Formats: sequence, C-alpha cells, structure tokens
Amino acid sequence: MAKGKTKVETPPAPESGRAVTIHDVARYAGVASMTVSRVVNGNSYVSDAMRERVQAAIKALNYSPNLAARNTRAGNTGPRVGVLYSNPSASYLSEVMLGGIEQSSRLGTQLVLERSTGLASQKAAVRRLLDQGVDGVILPPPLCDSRPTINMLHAAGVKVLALATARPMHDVSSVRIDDYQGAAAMTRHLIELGHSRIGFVKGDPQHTPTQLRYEGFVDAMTAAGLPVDPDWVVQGQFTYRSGLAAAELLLSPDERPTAIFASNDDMAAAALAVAHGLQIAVPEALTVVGFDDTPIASTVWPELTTIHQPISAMGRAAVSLIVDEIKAERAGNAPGPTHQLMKFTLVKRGSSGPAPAKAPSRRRAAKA
Amino acid sequence: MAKGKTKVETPPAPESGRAVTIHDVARYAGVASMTVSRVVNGNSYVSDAMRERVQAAIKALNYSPNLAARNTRAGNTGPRVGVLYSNPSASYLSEVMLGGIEQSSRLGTQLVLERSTGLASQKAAVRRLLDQGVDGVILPPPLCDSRPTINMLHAAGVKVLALATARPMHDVSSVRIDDYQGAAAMTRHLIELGHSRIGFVKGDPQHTPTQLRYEGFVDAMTAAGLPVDPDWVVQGQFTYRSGLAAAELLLSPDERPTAIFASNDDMAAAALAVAHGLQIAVPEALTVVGFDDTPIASTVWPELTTIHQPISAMGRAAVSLIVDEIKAERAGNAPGPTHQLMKFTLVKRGSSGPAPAKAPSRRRAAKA
DNA sequence: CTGAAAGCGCTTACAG
DNA sequence: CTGAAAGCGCTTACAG
Repeated sequence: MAKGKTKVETPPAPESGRAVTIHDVARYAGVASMTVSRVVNGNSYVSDAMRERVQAAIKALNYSPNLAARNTRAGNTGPRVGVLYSNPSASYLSEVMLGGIEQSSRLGTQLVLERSTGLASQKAAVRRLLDQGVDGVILPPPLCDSRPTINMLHAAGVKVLALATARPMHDVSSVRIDDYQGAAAMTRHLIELGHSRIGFVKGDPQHTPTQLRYEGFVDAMTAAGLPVDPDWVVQGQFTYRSGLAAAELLLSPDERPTAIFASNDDMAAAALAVAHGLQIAVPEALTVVGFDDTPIASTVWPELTTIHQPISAMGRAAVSLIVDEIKAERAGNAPGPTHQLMKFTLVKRGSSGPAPAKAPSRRRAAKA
Repeated sequence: MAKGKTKVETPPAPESGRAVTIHDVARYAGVASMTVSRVVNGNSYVSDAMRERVQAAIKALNYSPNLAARNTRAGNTGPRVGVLYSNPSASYLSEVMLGGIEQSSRLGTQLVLERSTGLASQKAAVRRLLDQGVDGVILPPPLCDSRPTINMLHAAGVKVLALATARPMHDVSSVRIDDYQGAAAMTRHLIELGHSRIGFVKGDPQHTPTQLRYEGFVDAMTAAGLPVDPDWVVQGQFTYRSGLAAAELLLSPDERPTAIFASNDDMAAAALAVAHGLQIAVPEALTVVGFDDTPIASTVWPELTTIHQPISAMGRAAVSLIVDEIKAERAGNAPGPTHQLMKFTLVKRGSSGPAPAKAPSRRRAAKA
C-alpha cells in the first residue's frame, strides 16, 4: 500500500463525482500511467511486482477503462462493420445483434445495419454499406450463403464474415456451430430415450444447414442400427406453417412415429400445436424436439428440447473476428479467412420423454 | 492528396485509408474546426453563409463524426446507464436492448446489464449496478412496476425509467404506449369486422397493462352497445401455456365466440394452436388477435393481427430520456420525471377476418 | 522492464 | 458570429 513520495494513503476520493481514470490508478500505485495501461491490456512486459501493485490499485479504486477514449488514439477510428440482413423480424436476428452490438461497443467499433429485402435490392444495400465506409460486413443467414453478395463485397475490398453458415467457404471467414454433430447428438438422445420410430422434418433446401442436419440424423440412426423410413422424412421450409403441414403428414396415419425431430424450433413448435390438436400428449405419447433454441422454444408448452446455438455469443464472436481481420489487414498482414466453431448444447426440456411402452395406434384412443 | 497551402482544390483523398475528420472538413471549407463542430452539433450561433459552406464540405467529404472521440472531452464520461431485467430469454427484451444499445452507442453512453432472478436477488443486482457506477437505470417489465426496486435505486440517488409500464408513476420517468387505447382500437376493429361475440383472455394480474387492456376492451364493447359475457372473459398469465388453457375454455363449449382477443401475442399464438387442433379454421370460422407484436406474432400461421408496440424505438427513447435527465441533473437543473407516450399501430394480418355469417356450432361439423 | 512526450478527434471555455 | 488554445482518457512510438 505504501507508495509514492507522500505518506498519505487515502485513495483519491472515489465518490468525488468523476470517474476513476488511468492516472488515478497510476498515482495511487506510484507508477506511470503507461504502466497501468500495459497491465490493463496485459500485452507488454511488466515485472510481476509492478503488475501486482497496479492490480491492487485497480481493485482498490474500482477502475474500469474508458472505452471511448481507448479507441481515440492512433487514427484508430475503430473499424466500421456492417451487418446485412434480410429477415428483420426474426428473433434470431435480435439475438445476433444483441451480442454483436455489445461486442462492438466494447471494441469501440461502429456497427452499421442495412436490410436487403429481395435479391434485387441487394446491390443497393451493398452500395449503401460501402458508402458508409464499412471495412467489413457480417452476413447472418440466409445471406451468409449468397455467393453474389459475397462477391460484390469482395470486389469492393471489404472483409466478409458468414454467420451460422453450415458450409464454411475457403475465402470467407465464418462463425458457426457444427450442424451435423448437433443433429447427430439430438438423434442419439432420442434413441437413448428408447425411440426408434422417429420422424424428421427437413428445412428449407436453400439453406446450408438443412442438408447437414438431415445427414446428422440419418448417420446417427444408421450407427444405431435403426432404419430411416422415407415416409417419416418430410420436407419443410423452416417456417411454422411448413411445420404444421409436415406434422399433419407425420401424425395423421394410423402408424405414426413416437418422436418428431424438426430441424428448427419454429417447425417443432408447429408440430407441438398439431399434436395438441390431435389430443396426443407430449411427451407421454409423443416426443417433439427442435433445433436452434430461439425464444419460441421456451415460449411454447411444453417447452422444447432443442439444440442450443449460442446465438448472441456468435454475434460477439463475429464482430471480434472481423475486427481482428480488419486490423490485421491494416497492419499489413493478410491472414486467410478464419473459421470459428462454437459449441452447441443439447438442452432437455419438457417436450421430450421416454418412448411409450407400445407403439401407439390411432389417436382416437386417447380422446377423453 | 495535394492540400493545405497549394492552390489545388481537390478534396483530401477520401480513399486515403483514414477516416475523414473534422479538420479535413474545416480545411476543405476554409474555416476553423470549431465552426465545423458548431454546425455539426447545430447549437451555437453560426452565420448562414458559414453554415452552408460547412455543410457542403461535410457532404462533399462524406464526413461523419467520430463518436468515440466526441465523448472523450470534458470528463464527459458519458453517463452510465444500467438495465435491470428479470426475464432473459424473452424476445421482447432482445428488441428493447436492440434499440437501447443502438441509442447508447450513438450517444456514447455505456450500457450495463444486470439480471435479477427472484425478488431475493434484486437487492444484489441493484448493488452490482451501483458498484458499476451507473447514473440511471432502465426497468423493463415487469420490474418497471416494482416499488421496492425503484425505492432502492432512488435511495442511491440514481435516476429510474420505467419502460412499458401501463401506469406511469409521479416520481419515475416512463416510456410507454397507451394500453387502454390500444385494446380499445383492437376491439373496435373486431366490431367493424362484424364480430359481436368476442372472447377475451386477460393477462397476469400482477402486471399493470393487464387491467388497462381489459378496460379498453370492455369500454369499446360497451360503447358499441355490445354486452361482455363474463363466461367469455378468461384469466390468463401472459404465458403460452395459460393461453392454451384459456382457449380451450373458450372454444370447447357448444356456443363459442367468433373472435378471441388475447391480451398478448404468446396467448394468442396458443389460441391459434387450440383452434387448429379443434379444426376451427382461422380466420374463416374464428378470428384470433393478440397484442404487442413480438416475433411470435409473425412466426405462427396464420400470422397474428395484433397491436404493434414500437419496442426497439421504446428502447431507444428510454436511453435518450434517461441520459437527458442525467445530464440535466449534472448541469444543476432538476426537472421532474418525464413521460413519453409512443404510438401503437394496429397491424392486420391473416388471423382476423369478417365474422362468419351465422353463429358456428359444435366443431365436429367442420371435421373432414 | 519503465516512463516522459506527443497525439487521437472532438469539444469546452476563453478571447476577440 | 468566429477562432486559437487547452484538455478529455488513453495509447503509440521513442528513449532510457
């Protein structure tokens, strides 16, 4: 504690109204501000003794760096990052943005949002982004897989990051989960619960995760020695409406599956609604599971067992990654695209349970 | 590239890699940076001639101010604003945050998030917020109506803003829509469509909007000379599950309403699921409407007719308002709390339609 | 390994 | 109404 020339030990009054600065810490610790900066950023060489002294001061004064000031130095107008999205109301996007904006404010990066409605408006949206001087653009799904968009952006010398694409490209950075493994994990979970008659609802064939999730399901079934009945694999579109139709197809016949694995939550929620309508008790008579863990998964009842994508963490990671790339480029290095794989988790909620003892027959039986 | 003393008029190359600064603009316009600052901030006295010259330069150079730098001056560590929330997964919150974070990054304000799980943890959450030196706290629902929380915050000398409360308090600023008028407008819409037999699902009695939405419904019915059948007013909890139960109550009896007005979207979505299960066609045989316009409203099928709350705009407004208050306080003024009323809009989608010609009877009739 | 100097882009007083 | 000076909190070179 003893420090500096004077013998006084009182820290600069923290209640004095103004925020604690790096200089307060420096004075308290009896070192130069520069040293505090180094400790805070944890990069350069600092002796252990010094480091400890500074850290104690930081703690004592409850110092936290002023982020606005940090990015002010060095012509370091933090990179501008654009987000080009197409589906505005999706809760998925809100969550991505939540993480993205949080991270960009932490990094002092300016985030610019643009919406592209149709394919036609894409050119215009890209132009607006470019006009605003973005150095990089994040593409959430489904634009993450749009080659034309990527090419336009690359032509303008702008970095591109594909968010939640299922098939990373060689020339575009990506942040994603492993859709294949996620689907396989969910399928194994169903099998462990005793299900063998499992219906699957595929997603929009245009989206890259669709095929991989399906393959994950098929391979896990096969690995367990279970057959995949083609009648129980139904094409969906990732929309609630398509889930409605798919579930009706799966649940109406006399012989129906004991579990439905819908390849996203919206479709699973729809399957739940259909089951409810048919008086099929979930999870007692039917297990329904989804994928993504968007808010709807915990809105419906019973809540959906699903594969949790760390969506807002992925938004954060996307911003970090692209900012790093931009900085590297500015510094003269030109590393290739990087690909970050995030961990998914299987979250078990009320919509899944053990397979019913005997294969259920017609739904009438259950009716009150 | 050529600039400064030489006679060339070329603007400082905008592609030169670094961002356009206030000094570039000043040089281009031949004025002091100070003057540019004044024009940009539009506050002080600037002659029209000067203003135009500067504005032209700004446009020519496509200048936009560096926000990080702006809040660096004057010990002006932009106010810190906390958000204390209780329900993390709600898509509602994501949208609030979207607006809030956007505005705070625009204002250079630091946003601090804290979650309070139970009533027990509230004290701890408030303390953490205070430790982080917040000057104000935004309370999204349902905390917006928690007197204990507000009192704790006030005791610490921190500004409080209640977001989306239905009943603004005299000592706390608020941003909200008029729940009463929203419900009344929706009810009138149903009546115009020819509905007179309307079921209503109330929300959680603990939340302030619940009562006002109900009153708006009742008063609009009464004003149109229509009776409110107590059997068709069902208590809900704002949850999907409670909507399921409520809709079953409303739709099972032989005589059922031709429209259901659920006082939020989650419950309306549930009503849709129940109707679907009972083979009641929406909107042909039954109209279902909600309130809030959260993402689920446009996820389900048919999409919900609902009252749109400009949620992210409310998040933005909340940050603006509380930052203004904090600044006013710092400047020595102490204006009372302000209350901002935002406009709701009635959005008509597929779930509502004209009342069926004759009162429908038992659902069996409709079955294939 | 540590520090004194200079500067980031902008704005707040202070002079004209 | 306009501008030259000083400073915000932090960091990047540059010296020890």
